[in-house]
Amino acid sequence: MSPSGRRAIRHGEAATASRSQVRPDEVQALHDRVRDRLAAADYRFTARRRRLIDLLLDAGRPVTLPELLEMDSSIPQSSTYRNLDVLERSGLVRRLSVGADHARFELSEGLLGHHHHLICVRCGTVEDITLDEATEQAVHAALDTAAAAYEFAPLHHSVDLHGHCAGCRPAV
Amino acid sequence: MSPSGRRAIRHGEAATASRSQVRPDEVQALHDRVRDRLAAADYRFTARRRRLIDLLLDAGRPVTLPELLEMDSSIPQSSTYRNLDVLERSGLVRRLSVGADHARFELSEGLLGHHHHLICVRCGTVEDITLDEATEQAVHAALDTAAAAYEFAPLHHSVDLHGHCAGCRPAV
DNA sequence: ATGAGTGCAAAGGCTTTGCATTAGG
DNA sequence: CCTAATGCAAAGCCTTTGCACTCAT
Repeated sequence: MSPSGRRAIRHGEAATASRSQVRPDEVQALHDRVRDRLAAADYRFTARRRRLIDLLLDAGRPVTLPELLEMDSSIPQSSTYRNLDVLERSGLVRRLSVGADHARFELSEGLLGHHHHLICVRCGTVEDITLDEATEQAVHAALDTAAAAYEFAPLHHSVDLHGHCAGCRPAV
Repeated sequence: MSPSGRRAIRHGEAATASRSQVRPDEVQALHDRVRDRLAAADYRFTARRRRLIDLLLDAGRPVTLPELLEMDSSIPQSSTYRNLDVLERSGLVRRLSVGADHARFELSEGLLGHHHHLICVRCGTVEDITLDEATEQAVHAALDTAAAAYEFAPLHHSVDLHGHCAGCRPAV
């Protein structure tokens, strides 16, 4: 079901997903796909962009620019924003607006596969989740019906659950 | 199903919903509810706040601050932002982050009832939609399952459809 | 070689805040 | 009366952009 027909990279079950859970040959395949997509848009696959892709893969969830800087203090802000923009234009990165101070960025669904988000209203952290196929179908059908009534041409949908993450729950 | 047990105000079918579609006695009831909620939070129901509520009701969909100023150029920016904040803290207004330059504001689900959004990726306009009850149940159940796996305490969910609105569709 | 990429610094733009004045309960 | 509310102006803060230098092809 991966949009490109290739297998999407899936992180582990744990909330602390890290790159070590993605096999080396998968990372290589990812880099190849990124290089191809960038080349198709007349962009170059530079060291900075490769590093950025790796950081996003490593994070395992949507992250802010300050979080990226925490992971690697050697990356400069403006170039990172600019590269995130390039990657977004190339369909490799998705920018999320979840109401927090900073925007969050993650690898696109073309790379990670279709998924949704758990959004903590207190700390702003976002986790990726997937829904069962039947629910996805039901949502898709219901949205198509609603869209038709407004002559709205759908591109993609999002389903978010807002609440408190494990670390922010009032009473444990 | 309205969170407060009272009937939620529903706009008409047309995309150009306006206040005229809400009966005068409903507006009165809305004002009373707003007054009560504000009083409960030790806030006053001032003329500015009443006007703001009316503008949001009039709009019939989530609007930006510039749009509010277009509707009534006499309202000052800073006070409006401050009042939107007060209304949000009181659970009367919801702020949406849809990635556009400006945040969008709408009356809360406690006042309008549970609904979702059609978001135009080109012009940023947002329309309210409702899904059938069966789909809502399916989404709710699937999200609860996903949340449990992350020890996530759910508050509410959102379902958005991103695409092109009638006015922004490439080919008509 | 030559245009894209980079990074520092500065500007942009939405939103928030300081403070003196006004008005609601 | 007395505190909340108001509104102008200024500041904050995330993000983008100008520009000179470097690197990839």
